[in-house]
Amino acid sequence: MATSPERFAQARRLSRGIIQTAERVKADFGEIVSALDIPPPLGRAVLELDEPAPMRDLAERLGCDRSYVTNLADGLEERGLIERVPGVDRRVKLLRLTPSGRDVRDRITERIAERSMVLDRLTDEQCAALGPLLDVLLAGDSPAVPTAPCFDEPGPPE
Amino acid sequence: MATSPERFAQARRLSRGIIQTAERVKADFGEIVSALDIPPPLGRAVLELDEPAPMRDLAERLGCDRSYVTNLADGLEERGLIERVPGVDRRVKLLRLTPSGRDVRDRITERIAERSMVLDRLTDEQCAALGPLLDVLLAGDSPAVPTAPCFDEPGPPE
DNA sequence: GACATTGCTTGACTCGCTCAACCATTGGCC
DNA sequence: GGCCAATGGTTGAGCGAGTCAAGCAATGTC
Repeated sequence: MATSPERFAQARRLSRGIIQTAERVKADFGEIVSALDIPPPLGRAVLELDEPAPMRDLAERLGCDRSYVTNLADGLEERGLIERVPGVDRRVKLLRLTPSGRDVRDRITERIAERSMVLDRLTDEQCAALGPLLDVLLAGDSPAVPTAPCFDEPGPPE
Repeated sequence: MATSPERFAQARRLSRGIIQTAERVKADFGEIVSALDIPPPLGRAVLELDEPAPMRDLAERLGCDRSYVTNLADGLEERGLIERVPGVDRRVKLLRLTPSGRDVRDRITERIAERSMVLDRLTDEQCAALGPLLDVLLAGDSPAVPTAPCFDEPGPPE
């Protein structure tokens, strides 16, 4: 209902704002890690490896395919940032940061803290306001669409 | 300064939230246009073509390379959604929605208005709160963000 | 009339990622 | 103990979304 032009315009404006902000955040991160000579996806991975984790876990955390984690791990290994250590279950390989990897991780977090766009621009109150809004937007991450009988849902059958 | 762990954790939390939200918004849009059998980039383009525009302009609005607009235009033309009409300056080609293109555009806007995640989940006050926050985050010059044209629409709504 | 400029196109390529097929190990079960 | 399905990781092919460099056509400028 209320398919009013204003309503649409507002949805569009906000959606754009969100997307553009995200793109800035990503670009920010990209700059930071690129300065360390690390492609962004590898940087993301490093931040997830505070402690050794099975590749499967990493895939889950990054929300990507396992085969891609193999890829990431190769890249990280080439750069000497991680090593694959066998788990108890010998199918499993744990990715563990090397000293150099920990160093990189620390540099990244340091620089984010220093020059993160979010921290730079938002006051504490604004941060406090933004958090809950995002929570609302992300709440119930199930792809089940609540009240939209319009068209076929992509609902991936589990 | 203030390189405290909490501060970093907060930056990370918010950044993630923003990125995830953006990804959901994108996915939302992707679903909507995919249901119309249109790849997302083409859908984006259609929404920019309320009135015929030179390809160059479109490139600017989409924040992408001109050669890519050629690509998009090809796709849109194949689907019969636009036609290239020569401009006064005969180097220029204007992209103009066909009737079928206008139809698609209307369907998209309609569905966004119906089931946009943003509108679905946020109350009016929350929308009102979110807007300014995004403005703050996006305010100022974008030093190194290539794909972020200005946030505001050049033309006010008609 | 020559020349730089502007607009679009083309083709090759990169990046981030998925998908399908595969091998190795493991655990359940008879 | 032996079979078999399930799980973890790897490989290779491929796709979507773009960029970049080079080129052609029309234009503006001197």
